[in-house]
Order: sequence, then structure tokens, then C-alpha cells
Amino acid sequence: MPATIRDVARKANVGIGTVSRVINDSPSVRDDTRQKVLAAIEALDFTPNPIARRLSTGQTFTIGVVLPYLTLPSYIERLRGVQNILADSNYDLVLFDIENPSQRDEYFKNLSLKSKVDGVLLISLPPNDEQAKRLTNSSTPAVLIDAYHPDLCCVYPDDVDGGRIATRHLIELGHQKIAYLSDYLSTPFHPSMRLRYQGYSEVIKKEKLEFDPKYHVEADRGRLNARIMAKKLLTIDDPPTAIFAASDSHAIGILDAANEIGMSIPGDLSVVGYDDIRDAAYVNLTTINQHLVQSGALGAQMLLDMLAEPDKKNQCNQILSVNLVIRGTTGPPQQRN
Amino acid sequence: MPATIRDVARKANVGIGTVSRVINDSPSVRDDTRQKVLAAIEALDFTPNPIARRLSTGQTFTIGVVLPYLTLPSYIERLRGVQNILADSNYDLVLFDIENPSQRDEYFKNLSLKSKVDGVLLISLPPNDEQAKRLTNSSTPAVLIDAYHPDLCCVYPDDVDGGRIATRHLIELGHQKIAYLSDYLSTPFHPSMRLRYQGYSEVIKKEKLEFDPKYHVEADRGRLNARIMAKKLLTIDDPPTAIFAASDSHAIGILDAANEIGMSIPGDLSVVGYDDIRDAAYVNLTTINQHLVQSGALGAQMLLDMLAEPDKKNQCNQILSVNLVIRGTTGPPQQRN
DNA sequence: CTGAAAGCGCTAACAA
DNA sequence: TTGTTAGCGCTTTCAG
Repeated sequence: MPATIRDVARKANVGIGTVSRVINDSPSVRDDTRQKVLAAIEALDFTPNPIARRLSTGQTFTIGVVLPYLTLPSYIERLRGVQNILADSNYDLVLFDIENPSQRDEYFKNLSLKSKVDGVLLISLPPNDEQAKRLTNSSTPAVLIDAYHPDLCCVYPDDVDGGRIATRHLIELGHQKIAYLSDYLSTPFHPSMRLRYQGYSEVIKKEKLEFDPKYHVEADRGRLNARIMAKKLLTIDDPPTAIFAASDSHAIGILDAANEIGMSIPGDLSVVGYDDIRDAAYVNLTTINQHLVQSGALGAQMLLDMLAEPDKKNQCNQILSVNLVIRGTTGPPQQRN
Repeated sequence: MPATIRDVARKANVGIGTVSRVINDSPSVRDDTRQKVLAAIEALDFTPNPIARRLSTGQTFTIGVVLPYLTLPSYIERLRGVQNILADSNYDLVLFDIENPSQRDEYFKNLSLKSKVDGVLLISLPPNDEQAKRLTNSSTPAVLIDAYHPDLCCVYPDDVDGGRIATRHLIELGHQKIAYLSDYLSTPFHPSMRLRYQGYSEVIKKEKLEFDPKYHVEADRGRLNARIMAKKLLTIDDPPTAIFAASDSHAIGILDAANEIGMSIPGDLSVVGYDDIRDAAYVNLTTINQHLVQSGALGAQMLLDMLAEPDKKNQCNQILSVNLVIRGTTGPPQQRN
């Protein structure tokens, strides 16, 4: 039904190759013939069939974005960054949501990709070695966003430094008893929270502060669980004067707990979060901002660059710096020492 | 590099057509030849090239999902519903995010679709008449999710009824002075909030309650603005004893305001929200639940059905019912009448 | 039941 | 500079 390149050629009285050249902005077309062709294209309301072009060139002009759980705000933000970049390119974004481990495995196995996408962006999906190998072996370039593997291109935030920065901020305010509250670190699902913990404990040790295991608390995911655990933590003997939370959700749960047991913030307790989600500003939470949207954009751009110059060994590892956003939930402890 | 259908044919000592038949589960293949072919496919690790198939059949096995502002949780939920359905189909999901009105217009104009997608899902993007016409004229089937147009297939929530239900709930508790707080209704961007308002005022009138314009408050988007406006509303002469908020974000802002000026909930003030977002449960908010994920799933299924049986006039308008979730922010007013 | 052949709409090499 | 031709890898007649 829609006009084809042949219709245009006939109408413009030129060869089909010429039309193709015009479409592809080839310089070797005389200007008047170009005009003829353009006119015919206009008249016929012709748009080149992308599929045919794909078959012909071998490129799909499609990049696959794989991410887990479309629910988490942070993944979505990264996806936005990706989409922003891709929108300005010729590439379409095809979305693969992984909602359970078996989907995930299947995805890595099939790389359903096979000639379906020109490149893959994996968001927050750290591959194991076997999966990484499969990725490197496949001819489709891939980049990991918010995940790391030595053999792959990655862009990820400097979580260790985030942990350091948050902890240092608290110490500089005069805190000595600083707790860390996170999801369970023993599961393989939260590498970033483990890294933040690493930064935290590194600073604690360097500053020769008391490193009390009771100040390290783990809770199930979610604000409510954080609240419950925080309440416990704050009512023990010799409670901390500050808590570094592995996420803003955790931090907000802590705020709720403090509120519940009548502690004032930041007088009785300082709290630092992580992520700088939308609500953080609203509750005036001091937190670590990692540049989520930017991470997606950077990853997408990296992939686009790889696609553009396949041979050129690209700068393939981008560590994104994080920064402290000081708001109202941190201050000096009430009673020193 | 990857094996083609021809390689398989050669290896299996059959014609290329036969291989195609095997791939497509055609019944007219003798079982032993089928086995031969299958073996060859296995041996060569052959996967049919989807692009070639697309060109050949004219189908793209791709459906385009267009939605505005990837940020809003409710859109994301709907997208999840779509993705859930599409994941189990043969269709890929290609994502188009509209971040500004010009992108939107451009999208409707180009329908970039032209032979790129087999169908379109528009989420929360009410088209005007011209755009709708373009959609109906284009040969690609489309369905609107969370939007309505008489000429198009739509699935959308019963917002008017949501307004009714919330208001009735409050009246049944004994409230007479019921306010409605929403975004600005005069802009074309919040048709649903307008409909909820319609349901609200309908019930107010039917119950012959005082319909005081001062009880209708509009705020800029966001929790903070809701909080500010709510504070104003609650400190006027003769304040309302209950507020119906057009969204949970608004409602939570109202809760904050009440807290700030020392009103107790639901003793001094009842609040009903809308959407039942995640935080609603956390703050124990009574609210209206619209089935977001389901709306996406339904829309996607509808489109798939249209694709499967193009001629059959499908049930093309699905109004999703909403329901009241009673939690802790509503109760009888303290002083009657 | 099966093989051969003709496209799908485009790009790219090759002549002219 | 331009037209012609040969594919890209598959589906689908059409014979046989």
C-alpha cells in the first residue's frame, strides 16, 4: 500500500539507485535530480521501509535495554537517561523487563538479540562470569549500567566513595557513634550497598572510631522494615548519634522511627540517606546524590560510540562520582563525646 | 556469520522451502524429513533471522508504546502491565517517551510507525480530533490506555465514579463540609482530575450538601504545593472536615499540612486520596485504587486481539472500575453538624 | 509432501 | 553522476 522506492524512481524518472542515494544523503547526486526525486518523494508521501533497510544493511537500528523490576524509581531514572540519548539517535529502544531470575537467565542465554538488536544496555544486572563470557563472545556490543564486570564496558557509580563521603560528613560534624543501616548484605542482590558499607567502614577505621558490630543493622527491603529496625537500634544501650542509611527509603524509615520515639532531628540523631530521590528534598534529608539519569545517558552514549566505531578501543569504564547533598537531617551531636 | 536457512537446507539435503515449513510448524512435512531438518538446525545452531521474516511477511512483530514523562509512577505501572502481556507474546516492545509537547505532536504526525510497528499503545495521551483521525486512517491499529476518544479503542478508569465513591464514603461517615483539592483543572492536562471532580460535585449536589466554591482548591503539581494550599484551606473560617484529594501525592501533602498545624487525623480531618500508590499504604491513607497494571495489561491484550483478528470488531471500550481502600485517614467528624 | 523460484523493499557494487 | 543488478534471509506460491 505505501509507496516504495520503485514508485518514487518511476515518478521521478530516475533509477532506483538514485533514489536510494537521495534518501541516504549521498553527495554524488546532481542537485537538480535530487530535487526531482525529493519532489516525487513528497508527492508520494514516501517513507523508506526501515525493515527492508535493516535486512539490506544488516543493522537493526535497534538497541535492547534490559532491566529488572520496572518498579524501582532508580531504574526508571536510568532508563530515562538512556531514552533521552536514544531519542536523538536513529536507534529504537526495545525494552526487556526481567521480573524474575528465570527470565533473567533465559535472557542471558538466548541473548534474544540474535540479529534483533545492534547493541544491549543492561541496567542494574550484574552478570556472572559465564554470562559475561556469553556477552563478550556474542558480536553485539553491550554495556552495563550500574553494574560492573571486568570484561565488559560499564558505567557505575562510585559507591565506596559515597560511603566514605557520607561517613566523613558525619564525623566532621562531631559524631563518633555512627551506624549503618542497609538491606541484607549477604545476598548477592545488593552489591552497591555492600560497597557503601565498605566505604563507611574504611573511614570509621581510618579515623580510629569505635567499630561496633551492633551499629551495623540489616533490614528487609522497604521503608517500614527500616523503621522497625531503626527503632530497635535507637533504643539499645548506648545508641548511635548518627545513622548512615543505604538508601533514602531506609533513611525515611529511620526518620519515622525517630519521630515515633520522640527524638528530634538532627538534635538527637543525624541521618544521611542515599540516592536523593524526589522525596528526599521534601523531607529535607541530607543524602548522597548519584546521577541516575546521567548514568543512563552515559551508558547509552558509550554504546552508540561503540556502534559508530566498532574497532576503536573506547574508554570502556566510567565511574560516576557522587556528591553529598546537605540538607536538614544532619548536624552536630547534642552532647559531645 | 550465523547460519542461514540455506545452510540448513544444504546440510539436511532438502529444499529451502522445507526448512521454512519446519520452522513454521507446517503440518505438511513428513516426519522423517522434519527430523532431518531439526537435526541440521540443531547442529548449525540456527535461528531464523527475524528481520528477514519481517520483510517477507510484512509484519514487524513489534508494538510501539508511547507515553509521556517516564517519571510518573502511575505511567510506569501501566507500562508494566503492558510489558507483562507483551513478554508472553511474540511482540517486542519499543518505547517512545514523550517529554514535551512538540515531541508529542511530532509523534502523532509521523506516527513514526510507518511500517515500523504493527500496533500502537498510547498511555495517558489523549489525542485531539485531528490526531485521532490520523490514527484511525493509518492502517496500524492503536489503543489508548488511560485516555478516551470516541473514535478509538480505549481502556480507561471510571474517574467519575471514583469521585463519587470517595465523596460518598465521606458523606456516609457524616461529613458535610467536604473539600476537593487537585491540580489546576483548567489546563488540558488533567482530564481525569476533572472527571473526579465531576463525580465529587455530582454527589455533593445529589445529597443537597453545601457546595461552597471555597472548598474547591487547586494547587500546582506536587506534594509541597498541596501542603501549602491545604494549610490555607484548613485555616479559613469554617474549614472543611474532610478533603478528597485528586491524587495520593496531594493527599500526603494534606496530611503534612494537618500535622504541621496540629490537627489530628482522622479526628479533626478526614482525607481520601486517589491512586493507591505504594506510600499510601505506608501512611495508612484511605484512597481510591485504580488498577494501573491491569489497565496496561488489558490495553495490550486488546491490541494483540486486534492484531490477531483484524476484521472482527472487537469490544473496543473498556471502562475499568475503581474501588475504595479504607485505611486510617477517614473517620466520622468530631463535632456533628 | 517437497523443491524451485519469485518476491518483500532496500543498499551497494559495478558499469556506463 | 547515474542506472542496473545482485543480494540481505525469509515466506510463499507453484509445479511436480
